[in-house]
Amino acid sequence: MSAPIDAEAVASVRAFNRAVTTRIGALRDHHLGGGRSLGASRVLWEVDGDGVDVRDIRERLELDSGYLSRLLRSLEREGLVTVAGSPADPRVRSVRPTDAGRGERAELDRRSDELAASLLAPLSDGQRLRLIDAMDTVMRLLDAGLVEVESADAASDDARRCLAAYYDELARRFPDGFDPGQSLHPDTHEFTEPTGLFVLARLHDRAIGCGAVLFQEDGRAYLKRMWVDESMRGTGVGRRILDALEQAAREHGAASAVLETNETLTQAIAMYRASGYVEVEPFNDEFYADLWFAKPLA
Amino acid sequence: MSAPIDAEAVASVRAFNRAVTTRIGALRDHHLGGGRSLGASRVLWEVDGDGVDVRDIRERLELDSGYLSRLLRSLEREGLVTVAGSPADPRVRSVRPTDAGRGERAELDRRSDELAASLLAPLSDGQRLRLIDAMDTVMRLLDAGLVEVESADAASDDARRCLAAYYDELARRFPDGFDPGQSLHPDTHEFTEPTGLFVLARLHDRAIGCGAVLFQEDGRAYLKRMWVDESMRGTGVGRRILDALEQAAREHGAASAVLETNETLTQAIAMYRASGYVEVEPFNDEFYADLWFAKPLA
DNA sequence: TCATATCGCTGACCTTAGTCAGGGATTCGG
DNA sequence: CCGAATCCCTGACTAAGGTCAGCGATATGA
Repeated sequence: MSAPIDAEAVASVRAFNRAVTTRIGALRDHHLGGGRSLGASRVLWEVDGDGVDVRDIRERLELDSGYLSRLLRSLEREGLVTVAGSPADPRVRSVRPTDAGRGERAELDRRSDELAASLLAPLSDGQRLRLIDAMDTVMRLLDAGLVEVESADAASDDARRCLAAYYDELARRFPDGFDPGQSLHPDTHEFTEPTGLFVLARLHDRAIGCGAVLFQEDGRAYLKRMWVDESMRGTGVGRRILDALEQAAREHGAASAVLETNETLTQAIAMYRASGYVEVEPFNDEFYADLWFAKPLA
Repeated sequence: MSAPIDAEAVASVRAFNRAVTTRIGALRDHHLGGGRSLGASRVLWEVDGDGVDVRDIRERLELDSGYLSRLLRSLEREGLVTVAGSPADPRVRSVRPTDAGRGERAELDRRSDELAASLLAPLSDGQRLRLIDAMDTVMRLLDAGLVEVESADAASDDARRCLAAYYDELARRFPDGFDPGQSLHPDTHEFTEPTGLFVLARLHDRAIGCGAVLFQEDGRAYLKRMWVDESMRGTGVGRRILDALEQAAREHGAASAVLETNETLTQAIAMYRASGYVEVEPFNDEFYADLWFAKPLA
């Protein structure tokens, strides 16, 4: 997967880091903030609408309890927030913005927009589109490097969310919709050891993809429920899920992997073919399948 | 040129800023430095080979005189640099790295490479190429917004450098080479008010493009010597130089702009056509021209 | 030669960012 | 109801980053 890294590529990345941190970083720190310290601004930013628990802020910004406490005091002194014990548990304290605090947040927002706009302003329409497209690619690929694929409980909340998103997407993409009840193996409890496996792809602790495999007694590993969040497609997450499932199948002594799919899922089909899957005769009567694939496992 | 800015575009840029400053910035600050403070590392980085004047470091890093002095003392205490009065003017002090200092710089370099490599490491070869390409696009377009086009003395050093680069490129691209002496108007003094104008495009005070115009008595403005540095092509700099020359021509009452070019300069020709230039009969006997263009000025 | 400017240094001072050890109030589990 | 845990706060402390006024040494221009 990862060949040795070209020195020229490293130099390009370094140039990018330098350019971006000076250009954007310098702007951000001095443009934003506006008199307030960066720490206080960051905290103010987290305090929205209906009140936020102090511990949530602490966790999100990874701040020391004492440090955060002091930042809150300074925001209180400025009249931007109020801190009060939560009604449910008075140990937990809840921070709410005052009207002035809401105004300051809006101002922060405005300045952030202004900064972004100042980068776009000198460009033509075509250049703006190209810039945004390239920024999107950079973000997605930087994220791609942080995705972790690992086995998980198919009944967990994260897994459920992924499967729901998967079914939802099938319902949207299939011409006649999708009903999980009509599909084979609709029950998730089969995807656990030793009969099967369920894997989740995570990015920043958010589940953004899943896949399952059933180790059949005939020596074939039956792959199901492969899905990747729209925002992360094209970054190799699907491939990594596939690899993880195949690896597990190998370890369980499976001689081949099989799967079926629907012809509307063109990206998935392309990935299967690129991974060495070849079309075979239908091996089951999955209601939603048009194509059946198999691949020998080394 | 710059239409009102789409709110969605602004949101994309903001997302990029956030993603990049957290992902790269966080890595940089804690990865780099390595025990030393960031400030001291930055200074050490500026101290190369043959000694650097303190005031140059101060200017490049925009540091306070007192602050820099203290950072230098701490580097001296660590045995990484020596500071001595410059022989020419003992008020000016010059900083040189010791052997240990050179070693530390190499170490800094290594860590910087490592950081860049760590972003590339988890990616496949294809993804790496895409990432680097997108990073390059982002850098170039961010830079494009900072380019300034302004009139300049055609005899200045910057102008000379641009023209030299221009001739050099023509010599490389034309099948039979290029000799400025054989070309019309090889003398630069004509490109000054009131008979003409010379403009330079600058990025971070570096000249990266030029263009000239001659206001002819027949009411035509004759454009010459348009060039943009290779690294900035495709970012609209050429178009801006063209606009500046045309605008000056209009202000001098010119009814049309004319220019000739060589068919090997395909990018330039495409830009002329896109700007409203149409091919006309040869209006001079420029030795190196294959194509003659004209455009009415509003 | 003398006033003026330049250059870097030092001392004094400030804010920001962050860490750590308690401590009071409260909840929770048994 | 007791002990343990939780939550936030305060006080004490440190390092980094940065600003400012003034000083001594030197150069430069009139």
